[in-house]
Amino acid sequence: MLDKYNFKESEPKWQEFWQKERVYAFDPNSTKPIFSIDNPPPTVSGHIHIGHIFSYSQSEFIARYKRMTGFNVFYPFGFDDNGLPTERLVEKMRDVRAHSLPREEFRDICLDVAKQFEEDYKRVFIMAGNSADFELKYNTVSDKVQKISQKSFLDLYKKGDVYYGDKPAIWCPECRTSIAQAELESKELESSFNYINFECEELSKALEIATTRPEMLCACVCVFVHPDDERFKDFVGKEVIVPLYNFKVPVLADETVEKDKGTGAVMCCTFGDETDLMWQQKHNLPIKLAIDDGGRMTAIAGKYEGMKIKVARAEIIKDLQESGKLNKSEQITHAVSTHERCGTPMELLIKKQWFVDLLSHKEDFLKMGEKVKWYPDYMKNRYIDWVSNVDRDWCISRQRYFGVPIPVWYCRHCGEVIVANEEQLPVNPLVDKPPVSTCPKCGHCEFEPETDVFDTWHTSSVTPQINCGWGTERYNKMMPMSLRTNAHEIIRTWDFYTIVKSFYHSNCLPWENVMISGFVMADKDNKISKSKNNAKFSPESLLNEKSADVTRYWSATGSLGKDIIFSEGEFKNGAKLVNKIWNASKFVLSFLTDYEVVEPKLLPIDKWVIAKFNQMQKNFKNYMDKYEIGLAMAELERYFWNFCDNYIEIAKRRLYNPQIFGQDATDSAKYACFMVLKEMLKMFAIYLPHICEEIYKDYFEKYEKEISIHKTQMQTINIDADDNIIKQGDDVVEIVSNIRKYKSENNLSLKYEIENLEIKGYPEYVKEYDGDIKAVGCVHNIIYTSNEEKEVVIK
RNA sequence: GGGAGUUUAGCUCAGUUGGUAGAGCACCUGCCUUACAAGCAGAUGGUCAUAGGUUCGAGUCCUAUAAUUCCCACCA
Repeated sequence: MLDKYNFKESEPKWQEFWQKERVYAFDPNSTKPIFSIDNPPPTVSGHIHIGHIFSYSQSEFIARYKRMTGFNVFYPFGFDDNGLPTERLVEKMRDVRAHSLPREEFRDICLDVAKQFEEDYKRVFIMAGNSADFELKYNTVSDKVQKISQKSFLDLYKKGDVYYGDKPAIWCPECRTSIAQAELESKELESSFNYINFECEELSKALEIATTRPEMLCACVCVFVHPDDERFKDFVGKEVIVPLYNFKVPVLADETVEKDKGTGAVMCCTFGDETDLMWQQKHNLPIKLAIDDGGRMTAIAGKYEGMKIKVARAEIIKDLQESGKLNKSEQITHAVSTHERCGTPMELLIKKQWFVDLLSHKEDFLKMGEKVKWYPDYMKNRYIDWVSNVDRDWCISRQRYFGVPIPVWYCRHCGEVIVANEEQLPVNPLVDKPPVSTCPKCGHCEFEPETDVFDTWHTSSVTPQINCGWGTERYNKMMPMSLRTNAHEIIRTWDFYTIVKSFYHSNCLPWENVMISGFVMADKDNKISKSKNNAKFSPESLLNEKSADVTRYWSATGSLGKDIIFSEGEFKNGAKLVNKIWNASKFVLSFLTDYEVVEPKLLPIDKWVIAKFNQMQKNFKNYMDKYEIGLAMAELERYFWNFCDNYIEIAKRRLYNPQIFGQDATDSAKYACFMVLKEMLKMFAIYLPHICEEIYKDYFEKYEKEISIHKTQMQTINIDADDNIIKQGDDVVEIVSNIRKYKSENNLSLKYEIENLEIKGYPEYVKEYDGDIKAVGCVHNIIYTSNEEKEVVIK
């Protein structure tokens, strides 16, 4: 029989059991309806933090709930191990730079590191009781996934939704690669606003401009003023001299110039920022590139060539000052778009890149966002907001190493693009040959392989295609998937790009529902982050010290979509709950040895506890169906404490003393205890899978005939009772509570015996509960009187 | 500047369609009660951010304001 519960022994034992018995495996032959979850593949970028445990637990609760309510749950687990995040991890860990190693060598190191981390990730997720089916595991760098990623590209290419373009792309000089709009993060940075004179010979006066990027002077192609700006009217159409470089540029008018900003005159350099880009296109200006792909000044910068941007800027400011062209320099902080991975300000560089067309189909993407059900629903606004603001196509080529190769060659002679055949996939153009021996356009036979790889999102945006087996029969059966789960910061990337891909590939939603989780905060104002080093616990220490069940409990205390503050108090509550479940089960089951399940004639209070259970379960399911895992648990927890404090207290008198209360009364209590505890444990098993399994295996397995509680189905308990039973039982609890109150207020022990009790004003039916009231209140005689205000009087 | 979330007890948060303000923690008072003292029974504690409005009735609906967090825009 149940002795002491020791989670340190119990949790690893059951984790091993579940894996060995494949308790969470998807059954491809089942006739049950499928519930499929597009589970986020964690990025292999370092160690897991408690935010992972938090958000993966939240979505995992849903998998367990669906499994126990009649669904064949498809819950795969993936690892996003290709791409920049993994490269950065490797560079840091092994102290190497990707571009200074042979490509294959670097790739091998990456594979090695990724493998090591994946093992570690998997171990920790299993430690946390995660119920994903690890046999449905995928790695984004695997051949199988590369094939799908490349197929996705071919499909887009065939349909004309991807194009190869020679246009300015967002560039990270630190990572030496192009990046996408979605990977930018606005950051407040210190800078200086420099007021510089551009002399105009014709007018014999100077035009003063203001700039934060004086190092771009060499790339200046013109100066803009507002057409209505009286101050500069005579400059328009004239030429001015760029200081230090002494070449002339025209002064042009454009109504997008803000008169109040700086001096009202602005130099346009190609490309200092997005506005320059817009002007260049609008006015068809020449292009002068001052910055190279490593973030150093190019030859046009003259004596500053080879300097890093920041160094060149400081030097130029000094030189401008010395030459008397700098009127003033103000210290400012301004918002700068930086690469979210490394914090480096972005540059705009012209390089041939592959782009996925986003701008032509924004309306469709918005419509699809409307069709998806978002939980919580306001998260839809983030999606809509982002899609509405997208103003660039999606650049998917990366000048990096550890990623899915772009399956393309170029004709050395005419530049014609040769894409791979689908049969060839996965393909690496650096190693493999193109599908044609001569260029279909010019007939030449030499080809240049593409060296770029895909943006990681290009691959992770096809997780539904990966999960559902794109191209197989299963794909059509399973698409759209039931549920996507992720935290709110990747709505604009993962969710958006996945919708884009599903639109282009299959013109359908990738999934019907999206469940969005929040972040874990260290306190009210600070996110838990590695850089701040403010996580009190690592996931492992938490799981080891507090137990997986308690950590999961904590994950369920937040409400959906909201950030949660790490609070040790919630861990304490979780530990109390686990302890209480153990004690209550141990106690109840001690009366149920060799229990034979026969529905007896139930006493009213036993009907009450069952009816209350059914009512609670209905509420629980309502919340779960809305993905409100926290509110659902609160409902269950509240019922459980009421079950212990009120029901068990009443029932135990009968359980102990069949000789006093009669065998029928004892059997009635036994039945209610058995059924309610069994069904309650199933529900708790969603949150606290280990302790519930422990109790189940020890006792309930022989009744349920499933090898694990996690394979059982949640049930309502049939009883023959009218709706009034709940009201009646609640009245009885109220009476008992009054008796307890009397004893407490008079500093009496609860077992103090009351000779006479008068119950006034309660309906007739309370008399049916007479025996239980007497027993739990230690009352000898009860007098019932009606026609008065409700009152319980101790005499 | 645009959008969204939040604001309820000292703390952390519930409060579904409007109908007498809830839980846990903390604090306080009792109680060794044939499961559990990591327990049990009680008590205290709130102008539901502010100001208007709709309504017989508003924490809940509407309008405005404030504080705070997040997303987007702002990069000359």
